[in-house]
This record gives sequence, structure tokens and C-alpha cells, in this order.
Amino acid sequence: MILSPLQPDWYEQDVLSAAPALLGKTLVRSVDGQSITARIIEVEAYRGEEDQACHARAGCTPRTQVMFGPPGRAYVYFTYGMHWCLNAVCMPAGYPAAVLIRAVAPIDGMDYIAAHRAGRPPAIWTDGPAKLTQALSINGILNGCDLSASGGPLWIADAPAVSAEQIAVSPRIGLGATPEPWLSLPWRFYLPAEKERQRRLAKN
DNA sequence: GCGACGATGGGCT
DNA sequence: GCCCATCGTCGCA
Repeated sequence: MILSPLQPDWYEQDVLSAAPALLGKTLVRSVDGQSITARIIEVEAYRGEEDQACHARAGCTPRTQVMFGPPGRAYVYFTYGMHWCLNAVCMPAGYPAAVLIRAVAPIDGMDYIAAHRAGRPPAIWTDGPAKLTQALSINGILNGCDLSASGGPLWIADAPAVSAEQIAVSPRIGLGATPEPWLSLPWRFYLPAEKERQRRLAKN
């Protein structure tokens, strides 16, 4: 299968259309001479300084400046004292917006993933935003990385579009005391069939 | 099966 | 000094 990267102009679109469009695309991690691939199955949209759930609500700071930069870059942040999360920056430079990658389904590189999620069952290898970064060794070093560079350490490959009826929406997860209306905006997009598959896998 | 909570440290007021 | 875009473990049903 030929993998071709989504180009920077693809990421210029509104984050609310880019987020569901990233479902089904392939995340590619090149590390230690190997290539690990996984299908994106759950995402969330974060958009603008007015979005009280978005890190950019505090304005452009050293931490958030990548989100204000050109589209198609990785915004990788550290949280809860121990976890890294991966986002794809969207919309034109100057406007802060990003898609949080919340879950993926491993395609290739099982050995690498297994080694980095040692002792845990396959069903929970990559079913959370900080679990997938553990599995693929994604950390702050990759902040700002060009996701359109197929020769780079981390990029996203195009894949056939997922049909609308396979996509479900819900409010975003883990927003704590975020005020309305942002707390309840249906800006989480996922593939219920893939989530169900992971759930079934966990039972065996 | 599910709810509560501790770990752990950077970012921002 | 408080707040986290989380995870894993524990206790209890």
C-alpha cells in the first residue's frame, strides 16, 4: 500500500471539518529504523482563544505557540505531570486550532507497540490520548514536527474517506470545570465500530 | 462493572 | 498555589 502524506493546505480547513476527516487516516511513526502505523479512530476539535477548553484560551504562550503557527504541524503537550498528548494543528497561521488524536488502532509495528505497552493487554494499547503516545514514543521532542513530511519521524498519510454514517459525535472528554457552551459542544468524533472492537477484545 | 483517587510536574494567575 | 484535553489501581458490588 502506497502511503502519501496529507499536504499542509489540507490542514488549512476549519478544524470542525478536519477533525472528522482525520478519522480513518493513517498515523505513521518512524523510529529506531522501523515504521509503526495506526488508524485514527477518535479525535476532538479545539478551536480559537474563545474556546474555553482550548489551551489557546490563555493566548499565545511558549507552550501554545505551535497552535498559532502554520497548519499541518504537531502540537505535542505535557499534562498531569506525566503524560504527552498529540494534536494536528489546523486552520491558517495566526488562528489557533488543533485536532487532538484520542485513539488509534494499530496496523503495523505490533512488536514495537507491545514493547512500549509492556504487560498490558492489546485492547488498551492505544485507546487513549496518552496511551497512544506511550505506544509510539511520542513526546515533546516532536512538538512542531511537520506532519506532511513522509520522510520525517511522525506524519499522517491519506486514506479513503470514512462515510458519514460510520462517525459518531459527543461532547469532548475530560474538560472538568470548563463553562458552557464549550463543555457540551459536540466536538468529539469517533468510529463506534472500532471502539466496540477494542471493547470486545478486552473481554478475552 | 464501576466510581474514587493518587501520581506527578509544567504552565499560568 | 491551583489547575490540568490522563492513566492505572484500588475498593466494593
